[in-house]
This record gives sequence, structure tokens and C-alpha cells, in this order.
Amino acid sequence: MSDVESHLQQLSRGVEAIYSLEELRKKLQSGKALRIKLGMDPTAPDIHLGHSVVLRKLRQFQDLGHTAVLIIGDYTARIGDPTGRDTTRPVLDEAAILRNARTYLEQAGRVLDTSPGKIEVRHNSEWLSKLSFADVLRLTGMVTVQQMLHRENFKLRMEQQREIVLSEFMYPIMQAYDSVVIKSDVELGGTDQTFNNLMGRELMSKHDMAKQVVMVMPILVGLDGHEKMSKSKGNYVAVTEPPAEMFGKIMSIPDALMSNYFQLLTALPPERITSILDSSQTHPRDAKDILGRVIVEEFHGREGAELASAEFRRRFSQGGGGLPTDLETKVVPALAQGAMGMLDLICAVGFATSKSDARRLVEQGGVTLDDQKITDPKATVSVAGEGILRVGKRRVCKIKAS
RNA sequence: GGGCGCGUACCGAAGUGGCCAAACGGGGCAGACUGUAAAUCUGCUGGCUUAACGCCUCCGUAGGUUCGAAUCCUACCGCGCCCA
Repeated sequence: MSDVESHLQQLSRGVEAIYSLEELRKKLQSGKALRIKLGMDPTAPDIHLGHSVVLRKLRQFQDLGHTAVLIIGDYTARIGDPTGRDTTRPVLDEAAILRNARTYLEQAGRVLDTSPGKIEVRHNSEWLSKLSFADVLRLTGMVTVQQMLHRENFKLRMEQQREIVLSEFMYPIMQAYDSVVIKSDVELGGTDQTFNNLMGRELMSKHDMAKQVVMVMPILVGLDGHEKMSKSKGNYVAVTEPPAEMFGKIMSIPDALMSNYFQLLTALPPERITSILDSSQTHPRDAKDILGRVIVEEFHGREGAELASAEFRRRFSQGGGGLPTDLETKVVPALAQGAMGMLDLICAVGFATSKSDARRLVEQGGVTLDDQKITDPKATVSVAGEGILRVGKRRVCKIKAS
């Protein structure tokens, strides 16, 4: 297989759609370093595995010698979005945008290759702020209302007779114009960006330029196995999380989700994935362990992944009970004054939000002190030196009087 | 400008004068079990406490009617839809 064909195969992996494969092939055949565009919205700086799907694809391109062009949508963010609902975009000030962009880059850098020459970071205010009204009219003259109304989101709202603010039509045009300016060869995005990215092709061809290829990646399902991974749903794994936390969260996904995660979040060869997912060859628990380690390894290295896996086994498998390696010590000064109520102690270390809450935990048998189960809510404790307090499976700490 | 609706705990959603700390579902937490923080099953899910069928706070906000209000009235705030 030629290089081009093998690259094409790698790059197509896990992709939802390519517009079009043939054009991508031609671009790869040219032998040039391609410019791969990815737009980012400077409002949500908490990057999670869902974002990493697209970022990993971008990284793949980088590794094959192409250039990542990251567009920070600062102009758009500054103007905000009048529509309130479907596409809430809060208005941000300059400082916030800069801050968000910086944390975004810091986090995206855990996936991307940020060495010089591999990545180009641009703010779209650079060119958008210079457009005159006449320029804007010229751009809007290149797109028809009918094209706009084809977009799913708009179509739906037309049918439901819900408002569409005129300026909303401008967002796809602005993004598309970004592509014209930076002369992208390929634009990446999630499937939700399909329309906007295709608009880039449209606008580029109106400018007599080579059209960008659009590749859209599937939206990653969150830890709950149903809804898309997002911060607001709380069903996410942030790229900045410590190894043990990452690993544990991955172990908590429904078994049925494993295949999807292997496909979108790892680079394991397809045959390998098939054999891992075949329960007659690999125990499902081990399959998930592999998944967890491969993902954690990407962010914390081989050693971090192994440690996280080992710790998980120690703490939770076969009854568990092991202590975490980074066992936290909490000082409870009140203990120095003699016996203190169990419930107060639980609240004092922050394992319960109220005494009623603490009482429930005790009554349900979820609390142990030095491996002694406490079942009486009225119990008092006096810890001479220090003790190990557990609440449920996951909350453990060492307590000291001073 | 006119008309009509809606606002209940983390979320969704019942409840239209006392039996309401408020059904039910989701989520969360705990327990059992296990192959894991999976699945399944069970319990809990406003707060305080001398732990009691005690007290306090609570159904957008502020008043009012009533022996008694999430439920009725008034004003206000917020949200939505329709007409102009």
C-alpha cells in the first residue's frame, strides 16, 4: 500500500463523515504539508475526552507532517449571541477570552503537538474586525437563504415557529470566512459542526479557492452511556484529572460503551479491539481495565496508568478495602478536646453535608473507623493518635487530633 | 399595546384549602451481590435535635383571606406562547 493510501486509512478511522474522501486523497497526494483547521469557542475551557476525539484526529494529522491551525473565536465571543437559547454564547470581555484561550491551549496541548511549526494559533478578530459593512454584504451575497434554512437547527425552529435572529445566519458565514482567510485544506469538527464546516467549502469555492475537506467526528457519549459527554451533565472525564480519578471513571462506564470508547479514544488496531471485546477471549473486566490504562497512559504515561490500575484493583476489586496511595490526612482539632460525636466528625472532614446526611450514612452501615463498622449514630469517638475513617467505598482519610 | 399560560426539592414532574417535608421518574449517595465505581436487587435522598410519630425552614418574591395555604386573593419579579 502506498503511503497516501495508508495515511488515508489511518485518517479515516473513527470518522463519521468525510466531504470528500476523494478530495482528501488528492490533497495527500500533493505531498504538501496540509493546513488542518479546528475552531474553538473560548467559552468552555474545561477540555474533556469528548473534545479529545477531535483533538486526537488533529494530532494524527500533525504526526503525519501536517500543520494544525487552531482558530480562537474571540470575535464571536465578544459579540455574543442574541438568541438566548439553542446556542447560548455569553458575551465575554477581552481578559476572559485571553484567559480561556490560554487554558484551552494548555489543555489541548496534552493531546496536540505544540512544538513550533506544528501548530498555528490564530484569533479570528484579526480579520473579522477589519471587515467593512460592504465586505460583509459581499459575503452574505454568496449564500442563499435557502441554504441557510437547510441547516437542521434552523429548519426545526422554522417548523416550530420559534425565533431565529437574523444575525444567527452570520455565524456560519463568519466561521466559513475563517477558512477562506487561513486557507485551510481540511477542517475538523464534531458532527454538530457539519453545516458550518461545509459552509466553509461553499465560501471558499466562491472565492475561487480550493475547497477545504471537511471531516466530522462522532460525538462522544458520556460516562452514563446515554447523553453526550459534557461538563454540565457531569458525565465527563477532564483531560486534567489525576490518573486514579480518570481510571476509576472509565471503569464506571457501562460495558456496552467500551467498544465505542476503544474506537474513538485509543489507537489500538481494530483486530486487537475485536479480540479484547470478545468475552470468550478477554474477560469484560479486563477489557475495561485495558481501556482505562490505554486512556490514562495518553495523559499520564505508562507508569501513571499502571499505578492507577493497580490502585483501583487494590481498593475496589474483590471486596477492595485497600487505601489510596495519596491518602489524605485531615486534622480535626475538636478531637483534642476529648470524645466527639461520630456524626460531627463525619461532617468535620467534609464527608457529609449535614448531620442528617451523616446519620443516614451511619445507619446504612457505610461508615468505619479503623475498620470497625460504626452503626450507632450516637457513638462518640476519641482518637488518641490517628485513625482511618471511611465513608462508603470511595471516601477515606486519615484523621488526626492535631 | 392586547390575550392566555407557567414558575414545586439536584433535574423533570404530580399535587388545586387540613391526611404535604410534599406522589412518581431521573440523578446522587449507601448497602448486598459481583467481574469494576458495570449489571441487578434493597434502602436513603430539606435541616436541627434531649431521636421524637418533637421542632424549624420550604413549593418564584412580598403582602392578604382563613382556625389552617404549595393550594384562594392582590401586587411584583421572571419565563413562555398567541394576536397587533
